[in-house]
Amino acid sequence: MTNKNVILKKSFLMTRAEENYIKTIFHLGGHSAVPIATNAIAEQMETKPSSVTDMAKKLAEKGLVHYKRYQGVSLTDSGIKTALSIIRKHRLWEVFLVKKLDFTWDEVHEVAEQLEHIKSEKLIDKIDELLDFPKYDPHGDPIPSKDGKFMVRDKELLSDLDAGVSGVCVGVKDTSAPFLKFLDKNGIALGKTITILEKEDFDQSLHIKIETQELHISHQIASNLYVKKHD
Amino acid sequence: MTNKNVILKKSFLMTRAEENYIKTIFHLGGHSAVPIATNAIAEQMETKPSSVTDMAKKLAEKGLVHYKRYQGVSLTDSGIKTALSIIRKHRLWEVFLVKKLDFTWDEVHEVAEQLEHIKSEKLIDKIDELLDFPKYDPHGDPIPSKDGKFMVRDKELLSDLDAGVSGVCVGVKDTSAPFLKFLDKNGIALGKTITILEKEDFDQSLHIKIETQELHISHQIASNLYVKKHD
DNA sequence: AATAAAATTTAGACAAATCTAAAAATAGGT
DNA sequence: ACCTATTTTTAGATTTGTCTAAATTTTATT
Repeated sequence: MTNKNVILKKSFLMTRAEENYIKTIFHLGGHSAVPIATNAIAEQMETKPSSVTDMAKKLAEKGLVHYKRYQGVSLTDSGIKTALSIIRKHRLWEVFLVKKLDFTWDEVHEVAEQLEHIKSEKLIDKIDELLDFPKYDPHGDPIPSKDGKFMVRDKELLSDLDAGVSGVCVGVKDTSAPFLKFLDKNGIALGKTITILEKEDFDQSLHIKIETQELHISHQIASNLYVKKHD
Repeated sequence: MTNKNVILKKSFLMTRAEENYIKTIFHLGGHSAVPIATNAIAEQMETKPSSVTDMAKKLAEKGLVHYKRYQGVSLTDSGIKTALSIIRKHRLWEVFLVKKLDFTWDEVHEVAEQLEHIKSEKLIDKIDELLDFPKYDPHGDPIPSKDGKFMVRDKELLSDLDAGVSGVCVGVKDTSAPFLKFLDKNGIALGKTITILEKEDFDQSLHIKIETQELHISHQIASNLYVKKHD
């Protein structure tokens, strides 16, 4: 058996728990050289630091993470590949749920968390094909391709832009149901044009125009909306 | 909280292992009053009888099975409902894989075994709708409705019919990949008309006509094909 | 540089699901 | 009805993933 096959075999027999750790470490930035703290992982996963330590050892044994006692965790190349594969599945399933089954963007996360662990390469490739190879998920996040590459769209937080600037809404930072429902209620959606009419010095809140409608939004809202500026 | 909600809540937090036991017990006939032997369950699930005993106690505690020491296991009403819900999901996913993703009927079982455990009522109802509420899965097995009812089509094993009789192929008993691939190779598929031309006394093998083509099949093959006789 | 605070690891325990080996109950044959 | 063979259960161990509490290492502060 070749070395490559060993890695593939390993990734095939990963448990749900292992996959969730790998995914979380990736989202916390563990794909770079900077190691992620045990505590940070524990907090994100709503578990205890001691559990993270145990899992870090196991994942290190499997060659998925770099781990030195007291020094935190970062992903190996194999770990990054695994993380991207899980994220690819998660985001493709989200697109499927919205495009094919009429889920709203605040309903997809929970179900995709389950579907991302289904083991079948053919299944996810066929879903990809059915959806016509989408590049972004319903929250504007890029979908890694089969070989782990993905588009990084240049985008800025609405809260970082100045009055007068306008652009297209291309993503959300917070993907929680309450936030997404708030956006729906106020007519904010991906693809819509947003113009900053006025910026309030006192609390950083914004007067914006979204398509034809005018709206007042807090800094907190604006700092969770990604916009691509018009050229 | 009403009694009904308690049952629903319980079914929601069933583990994968519990669901697999319930499903197996149903398939072994545990929905009738006749209890299923520990050994039979163990053999079907490729596990040990002692493991079955442990799980039987747990499922009895949850009110899903009737269990008395040394007397085998049968499903309660709640257990039957649970089993039908799992089987519904399994078969709907099979239809989805074949109709929407071009899986062949020998490829669907393994993936559906995973998909059947996804927890989302909305998801499976939407899949049902997307498929236009199919009544049968790709192997001809009936799909229970949301409320647990399903069609029982009258059908007979090809091996039980006499020479001269003809009918439509409506199902397979064995759903293993090798058997299904054999059928594909020989042009046998659901919906095709089969006529028994001659029955060999010696080994019960059959000369059949399938649509326009003639074929010789063993008793073993014939005893795994369901046919609905022409009126 | 010493010490206090914070982060991390270890040690030991627990629940779920499984196993093996031994004990107990049932069923079958004469 | 008795004895044997089979089935089933119990008891105790194992693995995975988790926890708490205590010990250790790192970091921050003076």
